[in-house]
Amino acid sequence: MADHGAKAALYDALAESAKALANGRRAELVDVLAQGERSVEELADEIDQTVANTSQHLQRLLRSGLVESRREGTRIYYSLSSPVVGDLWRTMRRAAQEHVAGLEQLAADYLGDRSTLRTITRDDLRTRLRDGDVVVLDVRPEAEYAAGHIRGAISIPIAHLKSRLGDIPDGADVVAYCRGPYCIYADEAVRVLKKKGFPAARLEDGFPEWAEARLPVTRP
Amino acid sequence: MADHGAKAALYDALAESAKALANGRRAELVDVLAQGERSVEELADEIDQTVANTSQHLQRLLRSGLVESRREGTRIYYSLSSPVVGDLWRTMRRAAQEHVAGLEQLAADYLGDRSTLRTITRDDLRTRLRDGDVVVLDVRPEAEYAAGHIRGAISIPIAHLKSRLGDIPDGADVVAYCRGPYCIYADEAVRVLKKKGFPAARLEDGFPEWAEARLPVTRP
DNA sequence: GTTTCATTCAAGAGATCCATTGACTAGCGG
DNA sequence: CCGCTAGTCAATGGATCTCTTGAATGAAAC
Repeated sequence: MADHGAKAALYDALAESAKALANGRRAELVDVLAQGERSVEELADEIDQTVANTSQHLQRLLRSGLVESRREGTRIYYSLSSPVVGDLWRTMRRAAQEHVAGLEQLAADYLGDRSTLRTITRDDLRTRLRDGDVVVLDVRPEAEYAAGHIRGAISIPIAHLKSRLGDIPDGADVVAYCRGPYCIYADEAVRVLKKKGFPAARLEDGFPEWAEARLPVTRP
Repeated sequence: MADHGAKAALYDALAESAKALANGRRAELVDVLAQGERSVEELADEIDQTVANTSQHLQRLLRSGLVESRREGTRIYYSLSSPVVGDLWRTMRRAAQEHVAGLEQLAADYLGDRSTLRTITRDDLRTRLRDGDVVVLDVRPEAEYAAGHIRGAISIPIAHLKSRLGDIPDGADVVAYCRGPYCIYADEAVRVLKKKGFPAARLEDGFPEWAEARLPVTRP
């Protein structure tokens, strides 16, 4: 990144967007921000880091231009600068999925055994939504549901699922979804629902992927 | 990347594909490899680095899984592991274009003034190709043309353009293309052709983007 | 076997990155 | 004004990255 020719400088700048994502904590941040804007403290909580450290990472993302911030009273809210950033994150994830060695094992270590959970694809869900024979359950935090969700989905954040099972029509066929393929909320929801006798399945990935595929959504 | 929880480890691994591209020199390497496989020495030459340094960067890309290598006699050829890697690079570039501050200036510094060059879009070129009223000129090195090119294009590497102007039908409407939006070859070609009286234009980007858009190509 | 060529390996200096800590600031409520 | 809360800044030490140099490998040519 020194005085080494115009071409080198140009490619250094192009690599900036990769540098911004070249850290696990920042990747987590972008993954959460893909669901909607968040304050620093909330983000720190999500990624299990101190507020100071989270703030530094956010500054870095800010400098790269991938995220924006706005102040509201005493709080500062961060959000992705544009949908392209979400695309970038998902493409990166796909590349890692296909090529990074050991990723499957790490995913299994974090997510546990998914083999006993029924998984359905976006296309499946779309046709079943059209036929109307399914209850779609958004188990993300309320704010994320509010910022946008699959059209027709109902919101029961995973934390309240057990106490709000009554909200789900008896014996309904439930499809749960959350933030994306590496989010555990939907898995947990399916486990809970199965135990309670619902024929539940999880959507293969989350809301951002549904939206990217231009499938029907509801936005504020 | 230590012993900090399964979730952190997973996201660290996801960030690996970004780390692989988080360097200007490696970005250049991937940009060239998107045109087809190359030996270490050729690559070193393209990115203006020592062979040793280039080799180290290639090892890093190899470890990340984004590229593969094969030995042929005394030479080792590197190539992208899959089309996803090309997608990743182009998405990254798009994100940088939209969000990295100062990129436009750096591009101008390297590419010079493009405002006097006529540029046409992929869609334009496709319709004009169908109508058959245009000569498409691939000015990349011969090997890259051989590895795949726009259907119907003729090959005159930029280095030989001046001495092979006779290969172009007199007064033909020429569209030149090369590796991508940050490649200077097509710009140079258009400047040369204009000086010689051809009504020349450059394609807005290069062969990989044409192929990604599933437009007609010829492959070996 | 020796030479030659393409590539990799090993070691080191300088820069950058990252988590931690503690101090600092900006807005708000009193 | 004081104190409180949400974030940021600055400094630190240890890890990682990047380029350089020179030596080591591996396959072919002589």
